[in-house]
Order: sequence, then C-alpha cells, then structure tokens
Amino acid sequence: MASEQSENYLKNIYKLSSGEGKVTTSSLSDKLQISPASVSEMIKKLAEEGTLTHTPYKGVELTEEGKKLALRIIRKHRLWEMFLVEVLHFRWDEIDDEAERFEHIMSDKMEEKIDHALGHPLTDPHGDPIPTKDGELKCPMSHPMSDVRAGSTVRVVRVSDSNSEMLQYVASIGIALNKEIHVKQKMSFDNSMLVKIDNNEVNISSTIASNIFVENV
Amino acid sequence: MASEQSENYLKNIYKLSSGEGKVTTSSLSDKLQISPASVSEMIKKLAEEGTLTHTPYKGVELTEEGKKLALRIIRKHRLWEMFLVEVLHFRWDEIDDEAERFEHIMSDKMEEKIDHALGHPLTDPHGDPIPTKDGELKCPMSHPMSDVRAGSTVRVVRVSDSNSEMLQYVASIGIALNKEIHVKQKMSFDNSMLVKIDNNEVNISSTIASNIFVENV
DNA sequence: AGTTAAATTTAGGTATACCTAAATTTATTT
DNA sequence: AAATAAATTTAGGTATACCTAAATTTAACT
Repeated sequence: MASEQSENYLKNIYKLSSGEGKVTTSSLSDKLQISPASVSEMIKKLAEEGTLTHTPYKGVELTEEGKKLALRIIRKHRLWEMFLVEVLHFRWDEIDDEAERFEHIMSDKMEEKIDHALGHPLTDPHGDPIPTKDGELKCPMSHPMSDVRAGSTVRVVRVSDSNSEMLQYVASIGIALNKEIHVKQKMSFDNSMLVKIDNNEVNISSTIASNIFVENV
Repeated sequence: MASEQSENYLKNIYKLSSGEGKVTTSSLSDKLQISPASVSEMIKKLAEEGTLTHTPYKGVELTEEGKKLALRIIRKHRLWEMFLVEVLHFRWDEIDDEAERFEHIMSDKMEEKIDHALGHPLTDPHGDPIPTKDGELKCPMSHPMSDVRAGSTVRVVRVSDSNSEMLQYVASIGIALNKEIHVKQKMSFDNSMLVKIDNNEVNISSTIASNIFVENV
C-alpha cells in the first residue's frame, strides 16, 4: 500500500492533470505547498513504484495503476465529505480539511459502510462526482477554471454557489451553464484571466475563476 | 500538539498504569509491539516534553498534563467506537482497529459533533466509561466475572477490549452488553466457570471471566 | 545565436521514529 | 558476596519526507 503522502501526491496529480494534461513539478509544488526540490524527489520515488511516468524537466503523467489509486482516494474523500454534511451536519466550508486527513486512513470496510449509509450517492456536497469502487468515473470530472491553461477552450458545467453577489456578476458577463469559454491569457501578477465569451473579451479574477467549474471541449 | 505516536504512548501508559501504578519499559514494549530500545528513546522524549516523569531503570508515571492528554485520546477513541456501532452498524468486535487510527486525527470539532449526534453517551459499546472533555473519568460499579460466586445471576456491563480475538469469541458464545448470565459452577482445578446464557450452557475460562465485567442482578 | 531568466534536479542536511547490538544497571541465585 | 540473568539504556544505523543551496536543463529575449 502506498504511503499517506504518496496518496496525496497521486490525488493532486490527478486533479491537476484533468486541467493541464501533463503536470509539472512547480504546479504540484504550488498546490501541495512543498518545495520544488522535495516534489522532484517524491516524483522520482513514485516513478520507481510505477504509479506515474516521469520525463525529467518535462512533467509527469499517471499510469493506469496511479489513476486507479488516485480515484480511490478521491472516492474516499468525497464519500466522507458527503457523510460529514448529511450525517454530522457540518457546514460546506468546514468539511474539506476534515476529509483531507481522513481519506488516507479510511479502511475499505468503512468506505462500504458509509457508501451504504448514504444510499450510494453519485456526487459529493459540492456536486463533484464520486468515482466507483473500481476507480471509474462515470460523468467527466470538472475542474476550476483557474486550473485551465491559456489557449484552451472549455465548457461551463457548474458555478459554485457560495456567494450570491458573485453569482449575479458572473451571469452579467455572460457566463452560464454549457457556455463555451476560450482562455486567451493568464496574468502572472494576479492570476486573473483574459477570456472570450460570445466574442466579448473579459478579465476574470482568480477568485471568480476558481469558482467556475469547467470541462475540456 | 503531541505527535500521533506520542499520543499512542500516552494512551497506553495510562491504560497500563491503572492496573500497575508505575509502567515499565518492557510492559510498554509488549503492549505496543515496539522494541524496548525504541520505547526507551521515546520515553526520554516524552519526559522532556513534560507529559511524564521518568526514573531511569525504574519506570514512568504520567504528569497531570500527560493524564489529561491520555484521557482526551481515550475519549475520542470511545466516542468514535460508539459512533461506529450506533450509526454505521459495525459489529463491536470490528471497531477497535478502526478507532485506533481515527482517534489521532479527530479534530475537536468532530469530537463535539459526534458527542452531540450520540446524545452525550457515558459509555462506549464495550461498556467502558467515556471521559469528559476536561479529562474526568467515573468508573461504573462493576467487578470481573471471575469474582462471582456460583449460583449468582449477573448482568454484563463491560467487556475489556484488550484482545479482538477474544472479543470475537466472547460475542460468538452469546455474551453481549446487558446480557444476563447465570453462574452454575466454578471449577476449582482451573478456575473456569460453567455458565448459562440464553438457556445454553457454556464453559468460560478464567482468563475470559476476568475480562468480563458484571453487576449483580 | 548568445545571454539571461525560470524551472528542475541533485547534493547535503534535518527531524521523527523505528531497528539491532553492545553496554550498563538492577535483580536473582548460588 | 560474587556470578549470572534480566531489564534498561546508549550507540550506531535505516527509511520517510521534508528543507536550503548549488548545479543543471529548458525556455525566453534581445
């Protein structure tokens, strides 16, 4: 069995890869808040274990086995989040940290019991799909628009409803479900994005971008 | 905050000390299945941290702070066990290992939520008392079944959770919380007991009898 | 194309928590 | 009281996973 930290790397590589394809050392370093040097080391170890392939100086890609493991962790994370909200009545904004720690120590038996107690839910409280036990993902997984690379075109599948003022603004600039968005440029200074919606160019702040969930098109 | 392993040491020192007073390196080594050398090292570290006092070659004793921490872990362990049985319908011989891992990552908020969801229970599924948040512990009036005289009828209030194999066996012969047991005979040669449970006659070894806690009925 | 900047990797070092083997202290036996 | 046995501690070493600083590779800019 992979170590707790290995699992964490796999999970986050999977998440980044759905927005980026190949995942770089620095994007992982950013996401995990671990120095690039340490990430580089760990990548070497994971490559030896066969959960990912590494092209030095280029990036990493999960193997089939690595993807299975990542989806299994994501399944545990999302089932546990669902459980926290439905059964223990945690608020939405409280659950992520709790699930973060638990996903790695959750036994397979516990996974089953929780899945059963919740009636085999298909999505977590954020609306993200819960992978199956075999590591399959029925509906495509969305990712925050903030993870999308410049040059890509994506389709909106979900807008986080944490803030109604933001929802209204987002609608006013033409963003709606199934709307296609082309990312022209990512500003390095504040991570805002220049995007094209219905032939209009708009600048979107990183805060907003991280609340708009898209799939590749 | 103490590390996960520190917590484990404190918890087990507490458990041993209630039966032994001072706890030795070798008894801890036995209980934790960690070499005496490693235990000795860890003890030195815990003594420096102030959670226990160590008289070299003699043994250790928890400080007030150490006892508080230990009882806090035990509280989390027992609350989680209760939750596993009451809410997720685990069998009571399955829960100990699950709780073992979780007790160390359970946040204070989670502790509160679970305590509330269970209606502030006073004992865990084995009948062991759950310490309060301030680290107080009230033992129920009970005695080991090995002390019961032939001819008495008693009620099970607690089964010591020291050994999961024994727990499973005990469950298999029909012994459960609040179950009534009639002691028919005590064998003088090996101190085993002939008892009646649900109209079945069973022989119980002295080892098992000393791990089943009962009250008179 | 050549230089500079950015990203990545390697080198050397830290902390935790474990191990075996050897040394030391304490307890037991003759 | 001396010798031996048992318990405990110290010494030296391992694995994981992190770090900073230096070296290397790739990308970007005149």
